[in-house]
Amino acid sequence: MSRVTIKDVAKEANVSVGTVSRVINGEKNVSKENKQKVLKAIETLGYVPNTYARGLVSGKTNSISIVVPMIRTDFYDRLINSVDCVLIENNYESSIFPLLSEYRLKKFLEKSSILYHSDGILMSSLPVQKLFKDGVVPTEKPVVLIDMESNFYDCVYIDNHLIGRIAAKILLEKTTNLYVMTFIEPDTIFTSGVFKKRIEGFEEVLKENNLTFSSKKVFHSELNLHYALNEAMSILKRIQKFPVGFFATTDLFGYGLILAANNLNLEVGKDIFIVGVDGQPWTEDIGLTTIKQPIEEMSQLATNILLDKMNSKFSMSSRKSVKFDPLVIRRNSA
Amino acid sequence: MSRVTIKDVAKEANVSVGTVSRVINGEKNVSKENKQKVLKAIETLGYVPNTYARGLVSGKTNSISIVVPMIRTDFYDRLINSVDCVLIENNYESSIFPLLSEYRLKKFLEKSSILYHSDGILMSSLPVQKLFKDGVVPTEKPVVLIDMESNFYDCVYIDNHLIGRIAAKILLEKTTNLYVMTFIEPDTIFTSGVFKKRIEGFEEVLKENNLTFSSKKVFHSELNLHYALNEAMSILKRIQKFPVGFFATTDLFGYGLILAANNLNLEVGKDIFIVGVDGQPWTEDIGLTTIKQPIEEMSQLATNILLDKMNSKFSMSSRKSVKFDPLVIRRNSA
DNA sequence: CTGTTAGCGCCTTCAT
DNA sequence: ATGAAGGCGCTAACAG
Repeated sequence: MSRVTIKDVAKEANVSVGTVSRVINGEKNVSKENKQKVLKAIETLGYVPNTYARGLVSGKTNSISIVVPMIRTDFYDRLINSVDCVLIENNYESSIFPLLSEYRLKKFLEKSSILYHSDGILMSSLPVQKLFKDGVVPTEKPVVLIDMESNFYDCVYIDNHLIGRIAAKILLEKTTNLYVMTFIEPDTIFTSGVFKKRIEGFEEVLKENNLTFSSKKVFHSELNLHYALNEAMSILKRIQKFPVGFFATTDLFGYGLILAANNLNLEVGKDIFIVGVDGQPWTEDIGLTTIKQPIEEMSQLATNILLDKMNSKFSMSSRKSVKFDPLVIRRNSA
Repeated sequence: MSRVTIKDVAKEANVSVGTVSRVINGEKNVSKENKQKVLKAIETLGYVPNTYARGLVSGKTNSISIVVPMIRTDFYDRLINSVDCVLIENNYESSIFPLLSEYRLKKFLEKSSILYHSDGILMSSLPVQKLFKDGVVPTEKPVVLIDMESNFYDCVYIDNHLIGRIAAKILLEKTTNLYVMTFIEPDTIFTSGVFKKRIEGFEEVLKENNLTFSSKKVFHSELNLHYALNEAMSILKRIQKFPVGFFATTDLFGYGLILAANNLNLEVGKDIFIVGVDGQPWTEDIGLTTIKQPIEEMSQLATNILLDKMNSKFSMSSRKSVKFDPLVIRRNSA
């Protein structure tokens, strides 16, 4: 523990603790002279405000919590970095809480979790309704959701249904011989169901075009390239009719398909058309047409909304629900 | 803010705040009768202890901070999960702090960072000497290092030099035509230099065997499979002499090499031998011989050491420095 | 075993 | 503009 307190600083500077407190908190009702003295005292004593004491009385920590389902994908990496950029400008810090296990979830269900010891909570890609009792995060602090729709909390998200629709439209320009490669989310309370929504949108467009589409045309893979490549090989080998179009519900699967196609001497953009999702930077290298989620913009907006909420003394600010549009990046795969 | 305090509970249960406090903190000097009353009152009132008040007086938060360089690799994923397992048993929580940017580092240099608002700090793969002024983490809380040697802090690490040596010995059983595929850490204060050490160990053995080894035989890649695969393809295409042996300083690169080899119709375990590092679970699927870091064991031990430190009232417990041995897992790639 | 009480370090009126 | 004083909610020491 830091032994030097506001009292010591006051003594050193020959002022009262009240004055020191005012200086620390950047109030203006302090004479320049005294301000200098206090600043100097703080410097020489190496004083650091005690956050607990501060939190006890004011309830502020100048930090927010970021809750994500996992932390080892490009998506969350970019998200966290974007959030941090906004926090920097506002002199905030962030702690990260990946919802890695049931145990962690159990902790997060309790009001006393350190998750809620910050000034606000940013939650990404998590099905709040399923996760929390009555769909309510157990805290009075402001909560903003990213990549998830909600009728109760502020949220910034993208229409995954629309992503599927767009993918279908792009592919239909090329062929009606269509397949899907996706990830089957295990149906636990952790899953948000985005992949499902993408496929629903996709099928919807096919139906609108009077095309039949059976579940036999939906293949699945795990979320790693190794698996995706294997699966893509096996799928492509079985396909009889070309050209063929693939909706890859995430770029990774598009990658697998391209690798497999190369391997089987299928020409991408001619024998096989592929549309991925996420707009990962490396899709450019492999020429994958992709539907980008503007993660950076979404994250930044969500952070700003959260900061606003936190700093508006009146909690009457209305709920914001911002839907972003997917961004189509066309390359030679479709 | 939770409006109900310990006082309210005391009133509701017809006991004193002292008794309530004892119940909350699991002390045994409480009659069963009173304990029940208090528990019931807590239940009906929905009381939640205020952490700031608690922290103010006792300095405890029942949480630790985990600091890692980044969060999107298998390594840190496993590390964090292992730490969590130990925390579960001890009713602790963890916050995660990835050192993603210079800005974050700047924050972490200040004593007031939320990083230090926990009861202890677990730091992984970070060059404390370079990062912090005088090599000292700005906190009085206990600090334990994982995957990093130190003369000052408790640490649990593995001999990366030895990993390189082992890899060389395995490969030399097969061929003397050796290459390295590694990650070139930018030489910033963030980098720990583990890759470099692995290569040094590798070269050392070659020298001991009177084999020349030039830096031309060291190829590098970024830490993602896409890049690794591309690089592996380009390397393998240029190689004239087979069989060839590759030291992949992390499993990911071994994966890239295997994929590339398959693609180029090279037989792994015959035309090309590969040794990876880390012992990732998926190496089994792809038949990659790997040198495992016992991440789980290391993480768990480090956590236990930290918990010990935190709970020993006397800070005189001696510094512990534990070196783990790498574990060789042989498969058909070498 | 239980109640009482003195702070922990800080912010915030309230006088001055 | 400044100082004095009263808590914030809790733990821990002490007295019973």
